[in-house]
Amino acid sequence: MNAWLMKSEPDECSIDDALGAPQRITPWTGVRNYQARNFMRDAMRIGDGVLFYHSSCPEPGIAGLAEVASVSYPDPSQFDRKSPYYDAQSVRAAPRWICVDVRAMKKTRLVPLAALHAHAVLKNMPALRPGNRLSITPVTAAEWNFICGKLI
DNA sequence: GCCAACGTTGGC
DNA sequence: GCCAACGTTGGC
Repeated sequence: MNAWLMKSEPDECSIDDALGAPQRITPWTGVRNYQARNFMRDAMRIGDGVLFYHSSCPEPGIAGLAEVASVSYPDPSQFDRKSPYYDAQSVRAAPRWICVDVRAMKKTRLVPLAALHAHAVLKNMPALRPGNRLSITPVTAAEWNFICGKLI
């Protein structure tokens, strides 16, 4: 099993929103970064663990656990003219952007960034690098086990 | 509101 | 193809 840290702005979709969705499934649409897209396309598998991270908010940090619930498929928002994620350059025959379904598992106590920074085991997490903007980053088994075992 | 980081765009 | 300018994310 691989594991991932996935950022979501709680104003847009919080862990509570994700847990309240039908089947607890949220289509992870709106990713418009090639590196993040390639993680979804090439490396994600159904059942992969997900650290549900709240970003751009008063208390950024890990707020819950989730899992990857589908293989990747074309992100419908790229074809929706009314969506902020609309991409006029993407054509249906060769969609540029994809998404996966994410199933929310549970809300956890909030693990703030400062708590993550406090542990040497986690110091290589890409999500902790200053200025990091990638909304999907890989989590190693050691990081996953430490966070789930000790911090949550 | 500032700043770090870095992806994207566009002139050449 | 290079690279400077610009835009965006996201913490503080």
